Amino acid sequence: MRIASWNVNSIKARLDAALAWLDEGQPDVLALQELKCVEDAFPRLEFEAKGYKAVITGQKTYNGSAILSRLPIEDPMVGLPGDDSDEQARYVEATINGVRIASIYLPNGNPVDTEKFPYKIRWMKRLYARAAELAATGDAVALLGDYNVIPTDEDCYDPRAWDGDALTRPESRAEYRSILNLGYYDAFRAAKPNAPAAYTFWDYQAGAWQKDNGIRIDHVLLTGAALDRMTDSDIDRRPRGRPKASDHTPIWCDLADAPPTPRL
DNA sequence: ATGGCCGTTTTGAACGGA
Repeated sequence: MRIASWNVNSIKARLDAALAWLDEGQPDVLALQELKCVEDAFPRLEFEAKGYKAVITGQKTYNGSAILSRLPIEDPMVGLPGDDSDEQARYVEATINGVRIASIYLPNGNPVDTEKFPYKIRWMKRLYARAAELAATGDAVALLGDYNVIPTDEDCYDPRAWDGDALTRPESRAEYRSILNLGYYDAFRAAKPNAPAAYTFWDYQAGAWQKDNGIRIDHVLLTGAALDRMTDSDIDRRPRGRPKASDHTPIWCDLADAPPTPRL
């Protein structure tokens, strides 16, 4: 089973690109972020024509998160628990082929001297709580999405340029690490431990793509039970180089069917 | 990484993104 994640920066603007990548990348599951539309405006029929059903949370203009799947979807859940007053559409979850999967659009948090940064940190603490519940099941769990966190300096073309930014702030990195410390693994790093700098986002401005001035902020986090099934993970740079591209590019991992139960 | 973009919206200047 191939599962993937892509921040499309408006599903309306990126519909053709998303449909093309389903053919090209052949994901069984694709987590989408930054839909920038309400649920009713999501192009369900176009994806259903390709055999994908969707779990969606949307809002006007901003945010939005979805899971597309060509395998049956069980127990969908919309919204990150922990704050009923939070109206931002950033989280959906569902079970597919025995794997609990989340599509995450974590708040950016800039500028850090505004309410946006504490909101990001609070949101990350809520994600930690949910990640802990899911890890405690012992099941295969995959938390995919745009984390808006550059985990280490190796994940950035020029760490000095991002010093003080919400994506590299120690508080953001600490919250991210606290999720790893629950027993989650960075799928890309696990599959490609010796890979040189690899990015998932390049700004539209200042020729960032042409200069490979990128950052790695889209992540697939797997519990041990899921990692045991992983056979590969990579970043597909191709969509970023095309006309009318999203500023993010897809990341994916492959999970084999569940291994047999070990016997003593 | 800020000169340079892009998508959205009470359609045209402002906001959010990272």
